[in-house]
Amino acid sequence: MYKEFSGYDLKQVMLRSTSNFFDASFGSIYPALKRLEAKGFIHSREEVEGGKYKKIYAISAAGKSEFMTWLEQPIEFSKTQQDHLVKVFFLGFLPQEKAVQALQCLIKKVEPVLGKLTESQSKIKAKTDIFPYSTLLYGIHYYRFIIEWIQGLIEELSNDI
Amino acid sequence: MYKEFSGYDLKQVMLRSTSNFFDASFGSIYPALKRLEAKGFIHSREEVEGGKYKKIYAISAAGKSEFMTWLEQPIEFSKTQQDHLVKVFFLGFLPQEKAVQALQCLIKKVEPVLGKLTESQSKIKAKTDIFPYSTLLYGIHYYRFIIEWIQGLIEELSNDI
DNA sequence: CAATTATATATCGATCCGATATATAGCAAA
DNA sequence: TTTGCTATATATCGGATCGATATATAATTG
Repeated sequence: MYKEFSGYDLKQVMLRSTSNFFDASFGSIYPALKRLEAKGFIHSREEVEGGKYKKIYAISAAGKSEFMTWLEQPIEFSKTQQDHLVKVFFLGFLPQEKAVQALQCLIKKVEPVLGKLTESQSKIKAKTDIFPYSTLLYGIHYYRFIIEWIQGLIEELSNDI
Repeated sequence: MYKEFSGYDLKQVMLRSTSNFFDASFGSIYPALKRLEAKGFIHSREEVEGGKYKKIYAISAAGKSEFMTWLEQPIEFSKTQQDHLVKVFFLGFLPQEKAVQALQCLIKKVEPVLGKLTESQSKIKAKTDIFPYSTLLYGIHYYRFIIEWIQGLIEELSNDI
């Protein structure tokens, strides 16, 4: 925020800070930057750094103002698509054995995501920004919750035989 | 599943059963049904019921087979966009007072969502399908977690003054 | 009897994702 | 050395989705 960045930089920053709960593809970043520039919220400067072409953006005064206006609006809340639950919903169509296997396999996919978050948590030094740190904690508890929920479901299936 | 349905019916069913974690707009349902029919996974029959035109779909043998193939694939897991965290991430740019207000306002928006889920849980009779019921429990714990997380954040902000 | 809500489908613009294309630079292995 | 891989960097395309809007009839409510 409030610094210079290219579309590529932006993606890297998101990867390191918000990818836990928010990410965007290049296919949406580059058009979005053009839209923002057309609206005057950011302005660009083209540069050739080490033979590599780069388009560097910076936020404008209008952009900062717009950001603050956006920030002061109530936090929107809408139900999030939890795609991993769709297949679980229909798991009754599979024999219990296969269903349990599928659930165990799902846990194995969630664990590394949780692992990376706990790792990045351990690397954090002092209490810097409480809000970004808080979103990290959210992620950790969220993925823990998912794993525990799946484990609970597996257990219940075993008891119900 | 395995019954007759119109696009409108489908939306109603999703609203009552999966909207907690998955929903689709009419703008995606109707084109999707056409795609599925073109692929032979469903077939349609047009009907005029009480003067109202209705296009009724039913799953085909090929569709059932495709569904089972899909179901037997590993459950995919990808990080979900949690849009409500985006603004929280930047809340440090607001004075603490306004940030706390925004968070309290967010809680007020999550509470009714949780309320509806707990209500529909209380209405459920016997243990019918464990998997759909399990996704309902997921939702209840998920929204409870969000509320508790926000409350924790508010508390921490009050202590840090 | 008028207004609103429910039933029912369709389409449009804006937007996003994933894949792909293009090009350069640096580094390591064969 | 040259081949290939990874990183840097941008752009575009097809397919899909959402939210809004349009259309039309039936049922319900005031």
